[in-house]
Amino acid sequence: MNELAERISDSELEVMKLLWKAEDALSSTEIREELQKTMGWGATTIKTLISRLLGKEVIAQEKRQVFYYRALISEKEYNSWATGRLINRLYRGSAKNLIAALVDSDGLSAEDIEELRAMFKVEG
Amino acid sequence: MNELAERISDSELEVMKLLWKAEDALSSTEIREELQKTMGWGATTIKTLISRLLGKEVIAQEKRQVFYYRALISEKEYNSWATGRLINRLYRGSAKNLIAALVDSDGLSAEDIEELRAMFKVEG
DNA sequence: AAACAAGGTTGACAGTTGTAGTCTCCTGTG
DNA sequence: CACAGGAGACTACAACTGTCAACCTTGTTT
Repeated sequence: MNELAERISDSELEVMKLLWKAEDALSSTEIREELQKTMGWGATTIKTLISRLLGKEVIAQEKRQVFYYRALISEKEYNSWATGRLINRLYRGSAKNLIAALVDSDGLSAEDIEELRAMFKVEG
Repeated sequence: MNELAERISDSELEVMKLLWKAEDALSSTEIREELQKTMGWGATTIKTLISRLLGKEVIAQEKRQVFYYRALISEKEYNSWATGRLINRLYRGSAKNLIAALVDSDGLSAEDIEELRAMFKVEG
């Protein structure tokens, strides 16, 4: 993920999530309508977010009757970058430390633990 | 963690880390010297960060010859808050999803996996 | 007492973020 | 063809961040 792509703000992320959810590119109108409904944002706000994402080069536009937008980075890619950043910032670069903290802080249900144990069985 | 405490910026976090590492309160001088060395920041920069942290009410000062500072929130508390935020932002609120993504993206060494498996054995 | 050094306070400035108004241009409709 | 309504571009503005420089204050040194 390039430099510009790195920081996606909270609001911008909502736009990205929409694009990630869509299989295909979305028109500005589709994006606007959805986010006006779900986020309660003004139309201009949404346009601004789109511009900024274009500036950060994490989405691309293609001109049809109206502009259509699609994500240039995948959700997985971004999540992984952001998670790595957290791990570096707070867990001295160790994913294991993060997981240990999670296990330690009962953010996990019994079923979660069950499933995770299964996962580790397979992985290892 | 109160509202004000929530967002600690990257630079501010460096100050917090210092305070967390110290058992006791640190003097402004100690903080300044350390961060000048390790971060290469100017003295004013460090003072600004301290002021901002005071404003956010995540550290407190006590007057001796010189001000001494100590963290009002623990590292664990903050890490857990920040991690929860990431989980909500990116993993639909599920810590399990986060862990699964980590396992899936080989950020974990074989030893990590080993240790985690042991951890899950004990926990469950 | 005058001067100096170190700590503390204020102000600053550019870049990011949250949120939006306005102006302009295109397009479909009467 | 004139006009309304929406899409896109430009502008805005406050709060937060990353960095500091200048200035004030107070204890310490000649």
